Amino acid sequence: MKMMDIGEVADRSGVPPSTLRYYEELGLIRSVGRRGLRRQFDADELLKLSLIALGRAAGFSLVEIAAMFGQDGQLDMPRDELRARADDLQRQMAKLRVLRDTLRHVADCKAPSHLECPTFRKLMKAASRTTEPRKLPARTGAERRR
Amino acid sequence: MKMMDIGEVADRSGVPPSTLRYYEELGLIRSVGRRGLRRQFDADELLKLSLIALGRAAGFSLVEIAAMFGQDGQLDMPRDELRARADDLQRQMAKLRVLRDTLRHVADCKAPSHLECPTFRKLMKAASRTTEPRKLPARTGAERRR
DNA sequence: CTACGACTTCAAGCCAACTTGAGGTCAAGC
DNA sequence: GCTTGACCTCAAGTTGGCTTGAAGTCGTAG
Repeated sequence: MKMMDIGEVADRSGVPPSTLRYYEELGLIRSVGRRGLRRQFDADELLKLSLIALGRAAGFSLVEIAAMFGQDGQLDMPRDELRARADDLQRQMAKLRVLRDTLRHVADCKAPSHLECPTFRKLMKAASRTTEPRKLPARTGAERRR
Repeated sequence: MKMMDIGEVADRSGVPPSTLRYYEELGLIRSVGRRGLRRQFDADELLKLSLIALGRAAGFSLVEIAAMFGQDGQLDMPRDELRARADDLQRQMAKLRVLRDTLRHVADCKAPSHLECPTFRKLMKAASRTTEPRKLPARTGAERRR
């Protein structure tokens, strides 16, 4: 099987060597051995790196991503947790959609002040629905939520 | 006009007071004055906080978000940049969609190993297309890209 | 009018995710 | 067989985004 030096992995994945070493340290990727000192990677790691990049883009932490791979290196989670994650992503997408629409609207809107524009306000209301956990009940303590 | 103490803003927005002060220091939000020592915020800031939360969720840094507001506090960017941002978000959404579909697929797939599953591989190929900037040409230097 | 608790400032601390630097090893081409 | 440059380790540094703590101020309910 064809093995790659870290530099080749870096070039093909766009991820710098320092980061690859760091990822290996965290257990996100694995080198299959050494040639002299040099780590050897096989091609599967490229796929894994795509998945990692994807996960990062989706806002997962490295530790969370690591948890999604079993020690065998395969994606491995209880099915219902996978589905729950997928649903999180769906919600995340809804936020992005709102922001995207807001930006597009602002780009096109003629109103002198956005605060006065009904479309803008509607978008912002949609925004608050998706963003604010709203823990209003019980306001009697000091600066809370820590 | 009805003004709010920082604690009320915190409760209504879900953003802790320490963070609100920090945001004000960065210029992301503004207090309109003081009552004694206490900052007074008006209701518009809640809207702005939604927008900020949205921007954060979309992966923008606080500095980038600050740059989207003019000093008047209104969303303010050249129209084409706004549209470019919106397009970034669109791409971002595509990534999320791929990841979501991948997770859902993994949750349902019967194949013993995902690497052998054609659907999985197809999703991963889609993933690489969206994630890898791929600066392959010219590999002749030391550990580059810094 | 006093006590309480919600606020204030400012400096320091913390975590994640990397990057940088110094000093060293090694494989391959000349 | 020597040089070169791509790799190695390990510790320390950096950035972004906040939080924490100490020490102090002040509005308001009782």
